[in-house]
This record gives sequence, structure tokens and C-alpha cells, in this order.
Amino acid sequence: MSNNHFYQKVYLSVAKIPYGKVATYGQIADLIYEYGRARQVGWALRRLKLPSNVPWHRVINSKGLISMNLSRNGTDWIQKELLIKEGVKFNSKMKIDFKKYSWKPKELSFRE
DNA sequence: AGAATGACGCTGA
DNA sequence: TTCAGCGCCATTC
Repeated sequence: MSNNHFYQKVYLSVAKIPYGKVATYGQIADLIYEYGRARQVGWALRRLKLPSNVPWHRVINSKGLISMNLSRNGTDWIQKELLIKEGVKFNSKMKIDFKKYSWKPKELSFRE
């Protein structure tokens, strides 16, 4: 399997996250039968050129936080704004409540 | 070519 | 609940 193929699968899965919901990197990796490759999901999203039609901002880490990092060159803060615009709330610790906002794909999520 | 580096996540203390 | 330690592996140095 080529890496491009892997990236395409990531984008197709992320594209299925509904407006106003979030998923984790690990969850996306799991969905495409690549359990354990959460880091590579992060790489795939980092590779996107913005603005993108892929809703990359709906992917957060397993702690319920946006992964903040200087290397993201501000896209982490853009991510927060986009989520707020979709109605996603953050608590005082910048945390998102999974109980309210997590995407729970039924069985028909993207697979191949 | 070998090592370091992460938009990660689980486990155990 | 927090946090270090580890496994992970494509990309970058």
C-alpha cells in the first residue's frame, strides 16, 4: 500500500465527520484498518494545503484537546475558531466534551 | 544510511 | 488525575 493511498483513506474518513462533531486521530486510524498509526493520521492532515475541503479541524487528540504546537504555524488556533464556529464548546481548560461532540460512526464508515 | 522528530495513544504508577 | 515511559512509523535532518 502506498502512502498516497493511506493519505487518501484518511481524507475520505475525515470527510465523513459531521458538522459540529469531532473525532480523534486514533479513531480515524482505526476506521481505516490502520490501528496504531494515529501519528500518521496527523502527518496526513499536516500535509493539507489550506483552505481545504477536508474538515481537518474536526480531528483532535484523545485527551479531548486540540494539539497545540508552534510548528503548526497558527493552524491550531484556526482549528479552534473553526470548531467554535460550528458550535463546539470548550471548557476552561480548552477541552472538548466527548460526550456531546464525539462522532460515533455507525458501521458504514469508510472502509475498503 | 542512521538518527531524530512528531497535528498520537495506551498503560501503569 | 496527572505524568512519564513506551510503542508506533513516515518524514525530515
